[in-house]
Amino acid sequence: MLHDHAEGNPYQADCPTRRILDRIADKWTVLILSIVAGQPTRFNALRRQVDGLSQKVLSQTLKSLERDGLVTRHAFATVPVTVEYAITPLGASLAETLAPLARWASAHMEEIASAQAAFDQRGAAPDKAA
Amino acid sequence: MLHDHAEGNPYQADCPTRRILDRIADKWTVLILSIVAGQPTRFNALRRQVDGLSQKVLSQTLKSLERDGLVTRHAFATVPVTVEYAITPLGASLAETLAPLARWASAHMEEIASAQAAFDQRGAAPDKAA
DNA sequence: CGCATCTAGTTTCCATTGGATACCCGGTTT
DNA sequence: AAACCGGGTATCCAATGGAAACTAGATGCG
Repeated sequence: MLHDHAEGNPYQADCPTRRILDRIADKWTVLILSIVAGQPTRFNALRRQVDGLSQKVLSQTLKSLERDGLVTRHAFATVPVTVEYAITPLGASLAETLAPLARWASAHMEEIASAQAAFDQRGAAPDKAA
Repeated sequence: MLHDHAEGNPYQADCPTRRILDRIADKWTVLILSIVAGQPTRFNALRRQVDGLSQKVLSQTLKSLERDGLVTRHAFATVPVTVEYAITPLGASLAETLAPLARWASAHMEEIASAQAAFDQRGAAPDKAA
């Protein structure tokens, strides 16, 4: 079970895979990437589509995604300058990897809800195991 | 493109899938779940294996995972009480879904690193698009 | 003319979160 | 009795996240 560091061991804080995990294990990344993977999208369009996403965090997240080479930023010198974010091949491959996650969440949300309900009913007397 | 809410639309803040996404899109969840999926693991064993994980956050995360029905907590009345966390079937199915993510990170870490390097070199003069 | 409006952000402020550290409890070894 | 395990909780402080205000260039509208 010992991973070789050269192939990336995310359990070590200094491993590159760990840094990548920190990046992509983020709800906004998942949501934004999956939208942009569908079609190039403008800043405010993203903001309107993703409920609860603030401008600040959207801006930060897009900047990170661009830096990581997952999306591209393209500014058009239109009337009020419009900026379009598009997926890169690298980003598309990540989006494909992430998609099953959304499907899993969708498929199992009721199971989780009932697990939570059961847990909460047990209150704080869950295990008196020998 | 309009998702029906009944089937879960994570773009809406109040959708159950969104809450699930918030939970599982977390680096600690990914790391812990993948360890526990391998074999039942004790509290301090987890802490030692996952570099940078504090007791507080481990405890919190495990509690959430247990509440969500993804792991089980089993306390043995041994010498100093030992507590073992094990994966549930639900957790195992999530772990399987998450595994490709770790593989993706491992496979693409160099691409990302070079994208970052390129971005940083461009400095702050990336796009003068017409 | 001048204010409102559109775009894409940045800045400010405050609440929540996360990490480090210390402590607790029961039991055991020395 | 003191130090030491295992599995936490409590506390303190720094970093993060969200809400909302502000910037800035250009255009429409009255």
